[in-house]
Amino acid sequence: MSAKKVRVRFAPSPTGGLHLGGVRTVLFNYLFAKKHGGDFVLRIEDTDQSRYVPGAEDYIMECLNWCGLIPDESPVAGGHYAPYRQSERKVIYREYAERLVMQGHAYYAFDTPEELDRNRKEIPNFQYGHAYRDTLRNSLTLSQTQVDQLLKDGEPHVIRIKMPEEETVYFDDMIRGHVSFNTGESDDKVLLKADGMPTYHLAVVVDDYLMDITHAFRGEEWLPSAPVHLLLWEYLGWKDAMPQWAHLPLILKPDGHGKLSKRDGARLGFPVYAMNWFDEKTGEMTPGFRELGFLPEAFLNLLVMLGWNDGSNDEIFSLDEMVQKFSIDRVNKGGAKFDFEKAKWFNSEWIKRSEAGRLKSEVKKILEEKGVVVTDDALLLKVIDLVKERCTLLPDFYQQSAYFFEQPKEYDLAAVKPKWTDAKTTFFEGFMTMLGNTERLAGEELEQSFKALAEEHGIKAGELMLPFRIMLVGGKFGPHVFDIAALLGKQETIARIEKALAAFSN
RNA sequence: GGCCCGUUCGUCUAGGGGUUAGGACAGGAGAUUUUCAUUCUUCAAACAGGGGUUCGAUUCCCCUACGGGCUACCA
Repeated sequence: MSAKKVRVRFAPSPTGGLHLGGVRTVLFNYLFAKKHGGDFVLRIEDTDQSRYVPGAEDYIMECLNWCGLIPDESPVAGGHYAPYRQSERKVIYREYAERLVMQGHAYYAFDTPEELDRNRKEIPNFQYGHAYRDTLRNSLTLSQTQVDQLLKDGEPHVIRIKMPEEETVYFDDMIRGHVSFNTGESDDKVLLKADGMPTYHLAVVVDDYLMDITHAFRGEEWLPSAPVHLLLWEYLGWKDAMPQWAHLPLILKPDGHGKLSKRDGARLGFPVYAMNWFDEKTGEMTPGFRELGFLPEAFLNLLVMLGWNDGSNDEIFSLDEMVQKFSIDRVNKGGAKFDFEKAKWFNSEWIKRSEAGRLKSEVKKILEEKGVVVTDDALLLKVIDLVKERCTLLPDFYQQSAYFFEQPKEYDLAAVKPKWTDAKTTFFEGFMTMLGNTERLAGEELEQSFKALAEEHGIKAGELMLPFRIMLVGGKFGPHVFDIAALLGKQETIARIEKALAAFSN
């Protein structure tokens, strides 16, 4: 039992938006760290210069901020193990790569990408490994003087790990248990690229060691490269410091086969990114959960249920509750297909459970974006409470509440006109008079007097309710019509009846 | 192809040697709401197949099938 504090890390690559699987990995990292009183470290993997997208880091930080998954250490927050951006740690990796060469666990390779491509095309099952490494241009086949000369001349080269031909390596995964591999199956992975940047394999081991990472969570797609990492930990002499690993199940496409990808969102009509992502290189916009109207609470909730449960029938958890109840033993092994319908259900549940005050600024923003001006915040809170149970996504608040702040622009005339009569006009005139004499409007009492008046006029109340609703909101939607009138107030209700009457009777 | 991982209702899953195999989403029917939504009641819906082990297997073991991942100077 180590006395070392728990440190877990997540390292996204700034090559484009943050998708569902990415955020879920962050979430599990975060939950584990907080559960065990440790630190959640965020590192940036920007070693792929060809795919690096400027601005992606800010995007990642904003996503985490929106979700409330704030790292204890990051390029922004800093920490004792800085820098947290791999491109800024470039010099560190070379040293370790060369140490491996010296020890005979790695070697310089001078083959060009073109040569390797040709080999892959011409030789079936070509792998840069024990079977072919002796026939290629590397420090294993070249003499020491030749190698020194090439290095001195600045000949482009990479450093590759020398995988043992026949050796079994294994480890115990926190989710999957005992996993073992034969080292000869893997090729000699590049550790240090020609541009001097490390590959993931080298960087992840060096950084995890240097940053005292104790537990590492990543997607299942990394399982096959675990033997390379295992060997690196061993060769570098850090075996005892190796973190415990957990390989998370994948999030799958809802319909066909395979991992959920960015394309699936466009194809099936739902977001796969946390927030809108605009790629400057391609000019392409990928929609996000935030902009579609998801609450971060719901987003996190739906993510955590994709691969984890607390063993009870409960499905709604706040971030705090997740931290409390999270247990790595209850993470599933199998991949989960993403279901957008269920995702929306989580959001509607969270909207329903949220206090009006929590929703206020989001709703206000939605209304204002559509040109609805809200001056009365107290009214807005009451409106939110009245309509929130009818909203699934935040933008639904527009249709459900805009009419409280401005008169309907259009009426659903098709629903009233065919059945409209002069008697109904007379009734509403009488109703306006009645309202004028009323002190304050209250939903319940208003309904009583409305019905009583209808009876006096010899009209069934049912025939008047829909027209009344359309007068107030313009269409067939919204909560109880008398609750709407009560919130609108006497003056406004009368004004709307009057205006609508003109539209109905000509 | 090779290697690795996985497999309970359509989907997310609970369970675990003896259960009417439970819940949720979606779907069907009904009630309430003289809009729509909510809510409530209710129905339908699953242990991939074959061998073992066992008194007994959905649960443990093996094989097969299927699904997925990896097999880059990408992560």
